[in-house]
Amino acid sequence: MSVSKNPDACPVSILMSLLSGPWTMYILWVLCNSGPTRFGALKHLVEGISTKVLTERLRMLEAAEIIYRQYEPTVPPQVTYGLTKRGQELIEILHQLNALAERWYGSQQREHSNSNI
Amino acid sequence: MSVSKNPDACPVSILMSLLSGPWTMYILWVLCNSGPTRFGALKHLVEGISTKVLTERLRMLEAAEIIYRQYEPTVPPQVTYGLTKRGQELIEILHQLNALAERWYGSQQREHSNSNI
DNA sequence: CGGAATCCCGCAGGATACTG
DNA sequence: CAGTATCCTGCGGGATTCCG
Repeated sequence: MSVSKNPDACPVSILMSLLSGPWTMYILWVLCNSGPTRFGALKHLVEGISTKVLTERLRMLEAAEIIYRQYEPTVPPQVTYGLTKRGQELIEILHQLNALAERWYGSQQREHSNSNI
Repeated sequence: MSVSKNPDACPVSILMSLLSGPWTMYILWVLCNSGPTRFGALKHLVEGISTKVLTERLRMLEAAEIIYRQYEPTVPPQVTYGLTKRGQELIEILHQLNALAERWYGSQQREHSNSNI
């Protein structure tokens, strides 16, 4: 999923194309609120997502160094995902975007009212 | 194109879903750099976009009050698009995102080096 | 448990033609 | 000039099955 198809995409477009796809923001939001989380738990928290897409998004975010992947070769194996430093930086700006969005659309309180992204 | 398919999408997801689609950010970038621009000019500046998608994006951004549409019923008609106050606010945050992106990916200078979004 | 592989399908986006 | 209308296609995402 691309934000811009132009060859001369600016850096922010690269970033946006990372965040654009379905589920991506939600995954970050969950990782932000729940802290480091294992794959299975993530799949439950991000309700309705398929393993395929979850895996794709995690790989993508990992490649972008926005999240990290910690693999423990136990049996059964344990894989934990969490926000990196970059992830934290990104989240901060997303908070600003969220503040803007709430001013525009009004901040309807929802069930999970603990600071959304 | 949706960012999150969850019913309880947070405001920032609403915003992101607006910005997510192909071309959208690029259109905003052009409007930011070129100021108010007519449809035809926009279609040339955003090279490669189809009239269908350009129209869709403009309608979407207009509905979100991020851009305005000024119609002059002359013959031939003139329609000019530009950033609204909201559009300016949004651009400011996108600049921050861009700054982040440049730090991460390095700021390769490109042909149009006048302040990207 | 944490995926990879495979198949399938809807719909977003491209191309083209036409209009007030 | 600034769009609509129509048709067509690719591919992104869902569901399912299998593996170390």
